[in-house]
Amino acid sequence: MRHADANPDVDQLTLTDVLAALSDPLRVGLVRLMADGAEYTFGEFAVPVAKSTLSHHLKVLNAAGLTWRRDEGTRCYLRLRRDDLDTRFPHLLDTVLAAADRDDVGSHVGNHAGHHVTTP
Amino acid sequence: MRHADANPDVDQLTLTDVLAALSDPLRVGLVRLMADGAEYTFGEFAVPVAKSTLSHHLKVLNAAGLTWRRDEGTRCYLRLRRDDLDTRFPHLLDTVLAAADRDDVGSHVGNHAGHHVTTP
DNA sequence: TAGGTTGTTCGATGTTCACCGAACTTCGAA
DNA sequence: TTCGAAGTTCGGTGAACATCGAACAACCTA
Repeated sequence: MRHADANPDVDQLTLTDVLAALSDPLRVGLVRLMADGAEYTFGEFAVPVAKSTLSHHLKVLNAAGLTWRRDEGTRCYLRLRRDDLDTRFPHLLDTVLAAADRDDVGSHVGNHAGHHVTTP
Repeated sequence: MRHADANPDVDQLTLTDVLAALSDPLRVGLVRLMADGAEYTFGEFAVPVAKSTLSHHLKVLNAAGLTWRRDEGTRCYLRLRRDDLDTRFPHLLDTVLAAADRDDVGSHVGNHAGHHVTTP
């Protein structure tokens, strides 16, 4: 629930905010993981930073409109806002993801096993 | 001449550096101006910042590989590295420019009249 | 050669950012 | 109801950034 300014409207998104959010390798790694369309929770991201830092990065991604978050009980589910991004900035996400894949940007972000990987 | 680290190699460019360079509205405005493929010098950019600040922003763009610079006498000519960018990060520049045009990002950057506007 | 033009560099300032550990809130489960 | 798990928030730190004015170097031109 926390975080009243979560999930900004599509028309509030700005290009420079999106690009700034994607200018950090760790955040690109997070986005690449979420690119499968599945929902992820905090603990499913295997990142080499403290959990407060991860919380910060996920907040940046959400504020820029890159993720959709849904809180359920004590945990929140995150998912890429691919359709909204595509509407607002056509092809941008695909193009960045393709380049990130080619260069393996943010490969230090992994997926913790034992959690759901299926697209709901 | 100054600036030994100018015009980095294509294979040295990183995605996150390019995105970081494009995460500033003023720099996006500069890139949009140069999108016509012409060469620009310092004084042709009508920007609302001090010339030292403009120098800084143009250095950031060059360091990220977005521009090609050629020094001639007392002035330097800048041009978009469109082909190199397209090779390294296919469609990225076009996609960002299209989004920037739609949103009119960096419109506070103008073109000083009286200078060359023709593609050489 | 004396000036003006062009662009860089140098502090200096205030802001933002990435990062951490620790304290805190919420909630589900035992 | 007590405990642990999931995230958030807070204070703090060092680095990076945007910005300015002023001083500087390089060059062309009158």
